[in-house]
Parts: sequence; C-alpha cells; structure tokens
Amino acid sequence: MHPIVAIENLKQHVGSTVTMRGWLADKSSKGKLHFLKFRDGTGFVQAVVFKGDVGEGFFDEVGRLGQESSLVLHGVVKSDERAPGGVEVSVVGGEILQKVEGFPITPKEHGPDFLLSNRHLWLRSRRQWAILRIRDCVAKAIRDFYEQEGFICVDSPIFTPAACEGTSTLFEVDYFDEEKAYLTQSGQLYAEASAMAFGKVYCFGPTFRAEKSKTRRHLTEFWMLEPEIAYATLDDVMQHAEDLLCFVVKRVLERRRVELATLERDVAKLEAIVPPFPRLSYDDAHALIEKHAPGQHEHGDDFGAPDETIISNQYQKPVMVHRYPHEVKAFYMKRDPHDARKALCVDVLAPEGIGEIIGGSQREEDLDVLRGRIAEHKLPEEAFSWYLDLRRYGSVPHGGFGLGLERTVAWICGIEHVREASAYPRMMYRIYP
RNA sequence: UCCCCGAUAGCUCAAUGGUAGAGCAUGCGACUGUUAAUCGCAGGGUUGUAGGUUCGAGCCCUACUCGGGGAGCCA
Repeated sequence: MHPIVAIENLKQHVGSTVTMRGWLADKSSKGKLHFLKFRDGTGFVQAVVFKGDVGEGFFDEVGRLGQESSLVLHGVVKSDERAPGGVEVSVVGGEILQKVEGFPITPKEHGPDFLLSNRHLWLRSRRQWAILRIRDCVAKAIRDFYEQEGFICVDSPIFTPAACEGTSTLFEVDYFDEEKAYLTQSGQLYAEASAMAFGKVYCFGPTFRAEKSKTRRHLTEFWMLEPEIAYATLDDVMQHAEDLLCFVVKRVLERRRVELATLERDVAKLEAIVPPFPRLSYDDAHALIEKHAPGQHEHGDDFGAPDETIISNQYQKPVMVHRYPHEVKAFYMKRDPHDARKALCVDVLAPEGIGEIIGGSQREEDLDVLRGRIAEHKLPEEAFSWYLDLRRYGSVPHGGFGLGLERTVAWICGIEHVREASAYPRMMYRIYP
C-alpha cells in the first residue's frame, strides 16, 4: 500500500510512490504512452502511463477510458519542468472504478445554455474548479476578518413577514394557515437589532430578489454579507469597507495563486488593491461623468450602469461614491447634517466593469425622523414597529453595508458573469439543475 | 415590463429559395513526451414547435416556445 496523497500536496512527495484517487479529466495518447490529465478535486496533474511499466492489459484498458472515468492510480511523483504544476506522476498501476462514455462537457468550447443546463457536471471543469475555490477562500476570509475585528456573526432570518425596504419584488411563499411569508431580500434591519445587542455584528447568507433582471450582474438568489456597527458613522463604514476588501484580496493572493493562474487573471491588478481607495462625493462623480460623456447623466438621478462604468474606469481600485441625493436612496438612511438634500450613504464600485459590489449607509437613529421617512415612502408603519423599538430603547448612531459575494468573486476572478461565481446559480429563466 | 439577438449532428458553427456541410467530440487503426497532439478510416440529422407563401423553405412571412445580451432595479 502506498500513501494516499492529494494532488495539491504532491510536491511534498517527489521521489516516492503514492496513490491518487480521482477522475480522468482528459487524455491523449502517443504509441506506447498515455498522458492522463487526472483530477481529484484538490488539483490537476498529468499522469504518464508507459506500456512497459504497467503491462499490456492495464495499458489498453486505460487507453479505452473516456473523460470522467473514475479510477485510482499508483505512481512515482517526479518533479518535471515541463509539467504545469511542477510535478507529474509516472504510473505503475491502478484500479478502474467506472469506465465512462459520452461525458457531455468536452475540453472544447460550449455555449452558456448548454453549460448551465449541465451545471452539475460543468463544476468539474478546470475553470469552474478555480472560481469556486476562490469563492470559498473569499467567504472564509470574510469570516476570519470579522473574527479578527471582534465581530459576532448573528444571522438574520430568511423567512420574513414583509418587505425590508418596501421596494424590491419579493418571492412569496405559503406560511401555514392563510399566512404569507417572503424570502428575505436583505438581513439589514435584523442586523441593526443584532448590533444593538452585540455591538459589532455581521450576517452572511442567501438573499432573494424577484426582480426580472437579466444581466451578467444579477442572480435571483445570491449571498450577501451585511456588517452592522453600533456607534459607527459614514466615515467609519467607508473605512471598514476598505479594510475588508483589502483583507479579502490579500488573502486570495496568498492562498489561491494556482486558481488565479488557471483563470489567467492579471494578478498585478489585484496586487494594486491597497489603501486608500478613492472617495468621491455624488456631486464629484456627476462632474466626472459630465467630463467624459456630457449630458449622459442628469444631476439628481441615480447612476445607471454606463455611468458606473465611466466612474470606475478612471481608477485601478474600487471607488467609493458617497452622499447621493436622498430621493434615490432607502428610507432608513440618515440625511447629511451638512446638506439635507443628501443621504449619508456609500456605494463601492468595483474596477473592470462588475459594478456595485457594496451599498451601505449610516442609519437614521432618531425615532420621530424615521417615522416621518416611513410615512414619506408610504410604507406601513405597523410592519416596522419592532424596528422602531430600536430607536425607542437606547438608540445610537450606527451603520453598515451589504456586500454581494458573487459580484465580489466575479471581480476578483476577472470573470464576465456572476453566474459562474455561484455553484448552482438561480436566474430569472433558469432554476435547473 | 421594454429593446436587441439566437435556435441546423453530442458540442460550436456554416450552407444565393434548388442534393444538409465543416471542426471538435465518439469508435477503430498508427505513433515513447503529449499539453486544444498529429495522421488515416468510420458512424452520426424529423434544421425548436405550429401554420403560411412557393413548383420547391434550414433560408421568406405569422404566431408560439425556449434561451442569450441589455435597460430599469439593485449587491
């Protein structure tokens, strides 16, 4: 028996004979040689089978294996400069678990419809392997960052009795007798309650938007991180967002080099993600757009996707745009004491066209002002009675933001579409597999 | 909800209104260093659905279905 070694650890076993358990990713043959691209979930390695080393029976059997056949291989680990990972394995034997024919996803090009319909199998391909391992790394980095910063994870509920902001379209579900529940579109309001109990908190989980958005930036189900910090001002929130993004990018650069290389990501662009990030007021951002595309953006309106592109293209780092007109923002955002027309809010726009990855604000903490806002937005006050209690019992300044995980991963990976940043993306016209 | 585009072999695509094609994949064969290997041979089709125009429709027209991109909205 040889030790079972994961492909990602092969470098530590150069010269010894090991066992690998996995799947055949690809194969090419030349005479008495088979070159197997072998994967085990932790990585990919080339395994070379010489007819003279393994005997004719096993050699011929391996030669007939189709893509994604499952097998166990025994072989000698050799460092080899010709190999992409620095090592390859000379096979001395093995066992075939299943011979596969007709695996649908070949190493050639495919269209998005076909790939998404085969998402359960597409996950095995190199690129998806790299993206989802980076997603895992990002999620872990987020939790590590908050542990380091003294935050407590208090998750918000997924079933909610009503809209959080009263704007987005919600998914409705039956909730026992005659009652309706809605899938959450944001954990923020609950996070505010949690922050009053624990000081610094975050929630991190799935959220749902029933809007009929069909773009490369939208999913109907996505993961959102929402920190909420008692006694925080808008400046604190912006500083916190900058710290978080720098921590996450640095971590991915430390631990996911192979995956970034697989995606052919320009790591210089990620290495440039260091403090400080540019901070731009809404008015400055408007002026910037006016300079590059006169007349495109009307002052007072929210920024559209083309506007965001112009802004983010001016910088190599995420851009923080703050203090939007309050009319285009949510009811719970505090007004700027220096300019009542503005809200104390911030959007963080990622570089390279992915758009907004963070939206946050300082919250209105005054009971009467907040009740007025609810009335102005024509929202039912009853639905917010528990939320208003937070302003009745020990109200303090506070703030936080929401970070879209898939958009963040898409930006870090340098991929076009957020759907690849989710293992099983849910979109308007797609809920299979 | 609105705008644009698409649907032909397992996949990606081609085909002036006139016999439905290629590359890749698959199967068989050759080759001891491949990296999207190469070379030879072979199999593979109700052109998304329904109707219409026409001597004749993959192609033109109408409707529908499914999908893609974008707007709005947002992360």
